[in-house]
Amino acid sequence: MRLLVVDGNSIVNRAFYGIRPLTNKEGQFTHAIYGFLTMLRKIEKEESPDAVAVAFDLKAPTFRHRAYEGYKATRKGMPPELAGQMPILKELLGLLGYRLVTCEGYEADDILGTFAAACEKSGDECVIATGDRDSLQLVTDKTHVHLCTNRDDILYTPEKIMEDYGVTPLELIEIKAIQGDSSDNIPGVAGIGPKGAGDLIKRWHSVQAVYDNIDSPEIKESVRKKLLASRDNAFLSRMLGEIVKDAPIDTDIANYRVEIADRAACARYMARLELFSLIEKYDLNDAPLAEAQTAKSDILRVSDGNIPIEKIKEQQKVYALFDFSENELNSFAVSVEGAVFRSSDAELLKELLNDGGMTMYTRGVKALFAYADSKNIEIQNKIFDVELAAYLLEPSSKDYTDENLCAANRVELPACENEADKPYRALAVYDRLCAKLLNEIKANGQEKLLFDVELPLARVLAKMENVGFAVDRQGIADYGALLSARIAELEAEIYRSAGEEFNINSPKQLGKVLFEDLGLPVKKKTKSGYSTNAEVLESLRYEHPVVDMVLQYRALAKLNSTYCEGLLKVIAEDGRIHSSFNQTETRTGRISSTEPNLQNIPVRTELGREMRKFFCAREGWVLVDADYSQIELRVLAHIAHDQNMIAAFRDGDDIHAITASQVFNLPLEMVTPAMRSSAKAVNFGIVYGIGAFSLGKDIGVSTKEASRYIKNYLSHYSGVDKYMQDIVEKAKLDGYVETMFGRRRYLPELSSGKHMLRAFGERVARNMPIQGTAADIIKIAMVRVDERLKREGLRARLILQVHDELIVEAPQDESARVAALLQEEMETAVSLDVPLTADAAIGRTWYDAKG
DNA sequence: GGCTTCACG
DNA sequence: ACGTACGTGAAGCCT
Repeated sequence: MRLLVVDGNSIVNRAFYGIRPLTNKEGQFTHAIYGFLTMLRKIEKEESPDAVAVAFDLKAPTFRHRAYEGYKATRKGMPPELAGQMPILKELLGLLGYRLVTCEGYEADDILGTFAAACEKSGDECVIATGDRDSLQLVTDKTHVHLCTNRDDILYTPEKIMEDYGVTPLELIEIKAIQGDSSDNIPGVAGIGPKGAGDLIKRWHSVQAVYDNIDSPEIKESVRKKLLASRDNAFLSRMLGEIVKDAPIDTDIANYRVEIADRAACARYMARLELFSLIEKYDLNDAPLAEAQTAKSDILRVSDGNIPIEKIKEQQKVYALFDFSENELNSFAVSVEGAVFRSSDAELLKELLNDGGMTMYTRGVKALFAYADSKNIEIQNKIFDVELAAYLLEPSSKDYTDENLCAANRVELPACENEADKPYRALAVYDRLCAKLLNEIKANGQEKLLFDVELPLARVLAKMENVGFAVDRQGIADYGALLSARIAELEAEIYRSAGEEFNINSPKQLGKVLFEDLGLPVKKKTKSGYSTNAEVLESLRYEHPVVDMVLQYRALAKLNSTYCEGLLKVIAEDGRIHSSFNQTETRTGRISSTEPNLQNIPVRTELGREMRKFFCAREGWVLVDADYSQIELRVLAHIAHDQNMIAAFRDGDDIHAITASQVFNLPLEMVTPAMRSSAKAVNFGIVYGIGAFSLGKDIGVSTKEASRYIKNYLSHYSGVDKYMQDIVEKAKLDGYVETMFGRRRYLPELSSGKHMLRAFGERVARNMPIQGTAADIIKIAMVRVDERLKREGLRARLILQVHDELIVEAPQDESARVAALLQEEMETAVSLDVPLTADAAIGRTWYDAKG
């Protein structure tokens, strides 16, 4: 057997500095990746190994360490343009079937040495591929070093080393001990360089022998002096320079055979990096593209009518696209063996959905579920949705159109002769697109997230949209009229007080009036002028009476325009508001709500909270509202394994009060409400990735004071402290963070050269796993609540989710049962190291049902 | 269509 | 030296 051991860091450095910078269209640098794989491929061709191990150093300096040393030290370690390529390279190597080897406390060189020694012992051959000469000492008859240089590669055997250096490989250690190596911090003998060291070792063969013969006339007096002066360093260097050969790694060569598990995923990954020539080099053209032969250059033909329904029903996988508007079917199309059939026959569609024996691959399932729900059709088939899959693979994307997904996955869309066929253009290649997406979902370990969370959730969201939320139209209109009257009064007062008329809604005009005409002090500027936000105005309240009026005006105008007028516009004919719940919008896994946004209905001020009195249950029904108590902090306690925080939640303590007693170093009973409120802000800040400046601003203390709070906090919650450091470290290594359930977010910001962007990436790395896990949990709860309501034959329906809150509309007589069930499903949706608690309440209106 | 502001978790 | 907490959506102004 023949093992190739690659010195990963060394080769990647050669690649990075040896090739001109390359980026893909997203701006991701790719030249180190490209160079590495090109070199690796070439070496494999020349050495034809039976197995390959790729050794990497673990990232040497920790983030904290580097932060103290500043930007320069980071650059010295690894430029961000290279650091950003490392996780991608590693992931791609993994996809290509190479096994990566790292070892805590050992350098890549030690791993090379350990493999070489193991091969020696088992009688196998070993080739070390590296870009630097440190490992030449490992060369034996059985171990060769394939040195990659900027020109031709050199294969080092014992003979070649004798030819180049005039010594044996082991004697290279002795030379290095005298010569030293500044890059490895090996001191050597001061004043003696490669030439002198070489001469000494050629004559005496070892450091020990040199010193044993230190009085020999063959050693010149000047050299003797230097040797004697650095005697200790010489022997120390002798020890440091010898590569370790007993790193605790798996040295069973059989475990390093290279097999590509998923050729399509590799090709897809390379295509995303726009490294198309690598697809050639790794012979990956065939896998994804072989299937293309039929469709590739074909022109899409969509056939109307005569859908071969029996033939379709024989298929295990069916690819279909649907066009609905307002829960009515316009048309749908199904592809069979590359041919696309279109129909608008609702009965046919029903038959297809009811089949049950197939997996239906499609997109936009929420609309399909909504249609089925409105027509009382039970969808029996298993469903796959390209949009939801693509969202899990890349939640930061803004565009999940077929065009985009096909382009990103190197699936060529067929040409299309007429406009009407365009919506179904991608269908002919859906088999390939779906296979690629599904493969990657599997590779990421996101199958459960897709099939057990997102897809069932789409069904729940569809029903929520269909049901809608009843509102009191007249109530909203009356409230709007009331607001309008008061707004008009305020407007007049403002003009009088300011001494001129202007558009109060224009920050530009308002800024001119306040800061130029009235001469109020400027607190903050925006890109385009003076800032007039609430925080600034608040600080100017006692400077001029008009300021307070503007604040009031703003509050009322917001309520009136966004909420009263906005909501009145979207009340449907059934007297209810049917918001859209978007499942592929947020980068953390939360859902969002649009047209209208029902997730930001006012609650914090009494005036705004009034709005919630107009959100009500239908006649004879009530609203059941349940919300999680501090779900994000509980998630944090769990994922950070913080024993103090876990204990506090298990004891059912008031977490903010406990935190206050820690931060202010006071017994619990001495914590005042103000202290508790500050501690609450610290808890929030921690979840958001915290900065002393912003925390201080938030709770009105100096940055210094705020940073003391944070320090106290982290020293008490040491698990949280460790988590916050480790997660950033890990994110830099992996290139992404993930939730407990495998939802990912990639963080290219972390390898940015811009401090602001990088700092942002670090905060996101700390926050996303928390916010995202909480989002996963409530999604799981929603699916379970929906199933439970159905299973128990209740008429109650989930109608809204607001991130940590669920609202169910229930018939009066079901309300108590529903409240109990809602609470139970939310609390038991997942099992954490801390209890999850949810509080439920019942009321006629949202205002009444909220706590 | 970008910017500012402000509503929510 | 520099800017300052995570995630959203809607309205209104203005170029």
